[in-house]
Amino acid sequence: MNSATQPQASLPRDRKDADREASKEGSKIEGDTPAQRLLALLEVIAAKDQFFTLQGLVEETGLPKPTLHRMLQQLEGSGMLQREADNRHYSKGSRLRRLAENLLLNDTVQGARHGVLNRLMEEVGESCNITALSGSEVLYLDRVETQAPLRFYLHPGSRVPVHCSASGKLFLAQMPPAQRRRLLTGTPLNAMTRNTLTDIESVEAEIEQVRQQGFALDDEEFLPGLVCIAVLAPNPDGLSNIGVAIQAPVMRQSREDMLKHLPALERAARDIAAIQRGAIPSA
Amino acid sequence: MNSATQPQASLPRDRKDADREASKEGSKIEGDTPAQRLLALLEVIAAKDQFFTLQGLVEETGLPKPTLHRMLQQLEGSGMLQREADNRHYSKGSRLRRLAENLLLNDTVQGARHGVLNRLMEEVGESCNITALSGSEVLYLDRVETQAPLRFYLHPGSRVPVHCSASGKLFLAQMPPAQRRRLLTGTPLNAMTRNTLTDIESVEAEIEQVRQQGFALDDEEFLPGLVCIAVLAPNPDGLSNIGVAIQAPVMRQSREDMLKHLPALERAARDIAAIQRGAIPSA
DNA sequence: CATTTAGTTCCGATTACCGAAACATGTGAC
DNA sequence: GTCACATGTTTCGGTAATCGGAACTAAATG
Repeated sequence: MNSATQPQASLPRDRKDADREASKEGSKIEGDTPAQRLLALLEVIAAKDQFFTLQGLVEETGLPKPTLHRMLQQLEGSGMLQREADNRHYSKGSRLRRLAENLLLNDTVQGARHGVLNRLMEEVGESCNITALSGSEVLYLDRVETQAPLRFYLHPGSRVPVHCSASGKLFLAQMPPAQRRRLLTGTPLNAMTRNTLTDIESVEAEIEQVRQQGFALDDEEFLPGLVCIAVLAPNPDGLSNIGVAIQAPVMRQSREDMLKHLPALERAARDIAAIQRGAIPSA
Repeated sequence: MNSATQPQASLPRDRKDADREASKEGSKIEGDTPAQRLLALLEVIAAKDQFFTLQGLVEETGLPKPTLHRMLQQLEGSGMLQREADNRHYSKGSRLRRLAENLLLNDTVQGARHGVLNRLMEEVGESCNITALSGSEVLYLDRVETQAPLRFYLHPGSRVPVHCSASGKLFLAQMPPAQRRRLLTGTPLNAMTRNTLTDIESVEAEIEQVRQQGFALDDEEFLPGLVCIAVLAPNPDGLSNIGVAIQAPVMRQSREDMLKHLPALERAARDIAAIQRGAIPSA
């Protein structure tokens, strides 16, 4: 019946001097019902990586303070948000995180995604997976194993560190520097293998290269004998939190072999992006 | 289709008669406001990896059909859900997927904190947590469980009394006396175990010692068999309201064992303080 | 075509929301 | 201390959304 689908996309620009022009622009929160406005508020909050305050949201959204106060109270009361000790700064609560993870892990597009992975696996003959960043770890959303007898076993739902996985490097590469630094300072750069990058400088240098070339490699940095190549599922308006990767034993695929799979990998990534974005999930 | 009913727990702290749904299975949608109920519905939907129908949700949640119909209409109208061509089957919309992606992508604070906790846990081999003072209770901001089979299970987001937790004593110890007195007189000092300090004089004496030594112990004062050691995340200019703690079964870690973990604990507390500082905008 | 099942609309009673204004609580300046 | 200022919280009457039983429509089934 109604056809007005609100675009409602608001890109989180750098927050450096946002206090200044806050008075002019406002009211990103739209919706016909209170519940819809609350969801719109959640979208604003989802884009926040730092702590946020009531007043900050007032300036950003243009909503009246008591209204926003009531909304935040509801979200905190149900465990979706947490208040820091000073009672002024909010952050995302565990219930909200769990909700987001479940949303990505269980999805009807999973069937279609799985199909794309299957096709990619048959094309390149190696195990493939789809990943997302969750907190400071890479979460396996789905995975298809190669037919070859020699293979690495990794399950959907498992997690690997960011600094020694191809997908993780991609997620890091698209972050603003401050955000990346915050994540890396708290994350132990454990040496999983002989090749693991264990100091921030090396990781940053690697990430700079990843950003330039548009894909990432894992050259036995996580598990001995495992090489991996990954790209992001492209996202036209904003950052992507979906990665696609091919994994193989190094005895079967050299680093150069993996690079040859890049076109197929990128094609699969585009397909998955289209599915995530609402392409018909039939077939 | 399958009939796998996943128990999706949602516990927004029941306040009124809970005996109604105790007898009957079904209604998992709870909340004091319409918006909170809608979020609870989203949690049910998040667990679905297949298409779902109005009737299916009616049977699963126990909500009246017109109510659920209205909720789904709102979610569909804002692009959070989409309907198949038959107008009966729903699935997650691209806006909802996008929301979930961004929620997980912009969460480095939690991610970095969690990483520090993880490292501490691996170092000492016991469960660790981060706490904050929230009102007159101690709130668990995050927690990492030990690998050992014998462990106490405590959820992030749960709350414990101040007078019988190591973190709580630290928060009390740095308060101005008047404020502390006001808080302690306002909350009953319930005896949780045999060791719980239940009168203000004992608590004040304990707190004086905590202030002098710079850390706090909980010697089975909250749960029988649970010992705990905590320090504050240092704050150069003012009071700290973030605590870091190690918890262990007394049969595995004596009081003296816990003291040996103090250096590692203090190191983790410094790391968390650094993350915290970087995550507060303009302050 | 009768029957069942699912989705949709109606509508009065109820409830939550709304937001200007007032209040409360720091926090820093002097 | 006292003042000014910024932020968080409460109040409250008017408004708008919710609630859900009942009735209705649409489509599948026998």
